[in-house]
Amino acid sequence: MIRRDMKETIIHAVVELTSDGGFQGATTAMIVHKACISVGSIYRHFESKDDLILKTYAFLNGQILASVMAGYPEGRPIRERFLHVGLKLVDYFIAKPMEFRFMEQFHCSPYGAASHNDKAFDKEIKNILLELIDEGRREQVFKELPRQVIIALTMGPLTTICRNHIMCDIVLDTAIITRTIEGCWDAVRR
Amino acid sequence: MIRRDMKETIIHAVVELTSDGGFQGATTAMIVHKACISVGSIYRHFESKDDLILKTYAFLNGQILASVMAGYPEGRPIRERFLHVGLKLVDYFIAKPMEFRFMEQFHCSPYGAASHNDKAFDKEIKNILLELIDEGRREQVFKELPRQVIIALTMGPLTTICRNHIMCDIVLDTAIITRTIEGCWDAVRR
Amino acid sequence: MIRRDMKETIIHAVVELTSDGGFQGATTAMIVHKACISVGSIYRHFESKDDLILKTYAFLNGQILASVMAGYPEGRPIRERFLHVGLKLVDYFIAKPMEFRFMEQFHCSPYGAASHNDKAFDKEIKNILLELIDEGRREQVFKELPRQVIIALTMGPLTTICRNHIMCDIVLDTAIITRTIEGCWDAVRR
Amino acid sequence: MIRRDMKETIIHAVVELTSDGGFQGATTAMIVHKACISVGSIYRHFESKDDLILKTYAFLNGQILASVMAGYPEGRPIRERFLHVGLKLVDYFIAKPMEFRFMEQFHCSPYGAASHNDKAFDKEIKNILLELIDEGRREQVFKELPRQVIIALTMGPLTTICRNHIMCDIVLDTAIITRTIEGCWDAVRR
DNA sequence: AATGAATGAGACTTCATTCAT
DNA sequence: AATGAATGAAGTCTCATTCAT
Repeated sequence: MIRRDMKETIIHAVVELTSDGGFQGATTAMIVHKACISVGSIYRHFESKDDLILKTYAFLNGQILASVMAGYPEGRPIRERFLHVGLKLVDYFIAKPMEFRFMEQFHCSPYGAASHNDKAFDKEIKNILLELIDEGRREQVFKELPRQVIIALTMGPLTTICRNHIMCDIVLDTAIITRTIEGCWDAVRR
Repeated sequence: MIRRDMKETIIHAVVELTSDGGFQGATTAMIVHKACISVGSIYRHFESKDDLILKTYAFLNGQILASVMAGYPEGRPIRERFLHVGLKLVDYFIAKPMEFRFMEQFHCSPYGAASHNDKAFDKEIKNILLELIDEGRREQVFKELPRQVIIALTMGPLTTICRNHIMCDIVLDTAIITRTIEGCWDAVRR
Repeated sequence: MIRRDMKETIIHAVVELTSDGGFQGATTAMIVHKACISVGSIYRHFESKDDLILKTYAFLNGQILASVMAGYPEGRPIRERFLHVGLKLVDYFIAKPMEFRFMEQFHCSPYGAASHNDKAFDKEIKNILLELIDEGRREQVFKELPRQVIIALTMGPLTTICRNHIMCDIVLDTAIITRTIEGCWDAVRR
Repeated sequence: MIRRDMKETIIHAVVELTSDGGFQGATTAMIVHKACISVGSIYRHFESKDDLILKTYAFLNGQILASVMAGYPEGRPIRERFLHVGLKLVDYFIAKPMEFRFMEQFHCSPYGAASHNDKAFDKEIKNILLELIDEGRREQVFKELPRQVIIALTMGPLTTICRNHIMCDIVLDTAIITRTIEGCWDAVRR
């Protein structure tokens, strides 16, 4: 069987299964079954299961970056760019709940801890945020807080409401999302 | 040999090992070794490994609740109570990083998803927050946002800075913590 | 707690549980629970679980012997004595289905095979049969067949109908039992 | 390495080991050792150990049926067909003592009790016997006894002499076997 | 004598990975 | 390149037995 995008098919299977049952719940047997390939084929694309999970993370990270960068209002006021990033992030996760679950599990897991200091991971998306924050602090738009704290005050609530939405604790709509991001803005602005 | 606190010894071993290696990393063999007990003893106190993880979660939850309730400024202004809860939570997690890691992994894992709708879980600590929020909204101290959003805006950043601290991305001190909680306050207050 | 007949209580528990779940199904935990004693107490009366099963077998064997010997028509014609033994055996097993199940499982199991050449086992009951048979052959009442064959032709059908009765394949009454034993008689008589 | 007959190799190992040490004695470790396969291979062919035992039983049942049906004197007098079935059964068991031990243990065990009412089990071989018996009773060759009793009077002694032979209590030869079956015939004929 | 918490060998089973086809 | 039968280390759990109380 010829498959152009076997790699992505496998990654998608991993995301779905991990979303459901965690990393343990996504066994190779289940992955190959869902991806309609043979056991051996996985090892032609990925070195090991760990590699598979790491590459899945990297793939989703790329998707998120692309999503955030699409239509990025370069040159517009900092508040607008700030809102854009938050909105795109929330949009992506709401549209792709299984991807969200995968990312959260990855971050909390030993995988996330291990790759935390790996500068290759998340580099681009973090850089965008850091540049925004540095600019905001330089121009005295933001409070004088460590950069990580500003990220926490802005990104923390957003991932939380995404989680709540996916867990069906709340139903998000554009209005609520916007007001939440504005709340985040209030948290960090002077 | 009789051990009064075998149950807690086991739980502590689980927390340590999970913190390090995730739920997969906490194998019965390692738990037994770390707790200096025999395999069979686990099953005298816990029905299964799942039960062990669930009970560990419940135990830590109790600890956190106790920590938050100690010195709770009942009757004082809402802002003060609000700051108290946030501060205690952060204090607990910074003092107990492995417990923090366990809780995060639990929440993100299928365990967390499964027990999410179990009303017995987290009940008390959630109720404290919900009462605070309802009071805040009633008295028009808070913005008119869904309760879950207010929780997100306040608790989201706090767990995020704890994670950053534990991951050594930032070094928290009382000043930073206080200012972060105040940032949270700014996010939700009118 | 003082118990006169703890030994018999234990044996009865073993019979019940083995009848249900085989030797594996009768765990020490279940036995002590059913017998309302503590784990340790078993080892005051029996050396090991094997010993317990062996002693249970010996105990039941004694019961059966007593049952067969009660009212044994010593001095009466061979046919009458023959019928007596068969009848008593069937009566005993029908009255005590769990004991029957235990005995069958014992005989088929490695326990039975191991104790098969142990002359202490079954000695008395076998001797009665052998004497009957030798007398029957001497007096040319029986066919000229090996003693074991005669036992097979007489005892085989009886245990089979007991099994059928206990398995609810058939409902035995005195008439059927008697006619079956007479069938056995026809099988061996000249 | 590909093994066509791995399933049968496993079954044979189970039969041998069970014959020796009962169902408990046939541990997975011993089975794989005897069958010269790896642990995992068992679970490619059988769902569980229970399934393995059940399938082993079914397999032997099929063998016995084939053995009994080979050269079945269809159309010949009932006595001849009757003798054929008995003889083939005894032949099979004497030739395959371990299979005999397995079957006996199975029948006596909770497995046997559980599958007793499963109509799929033993169906064919039982049907042959039942047809023979019904014909015999219809033509007034047999006594007026319940079918189960007739089966007991004929099959009971045969399994008993097989057991005796395998236990070395007796040495069967064709003459003795034939005379025993004739004894069975005497037991049931008018 | 009686108790039952503790033990640990060993049972069953899973699953990531390999490799002959 | 693709397949999937085979592998076996390692995981979870059971249960007969011990021994301090």
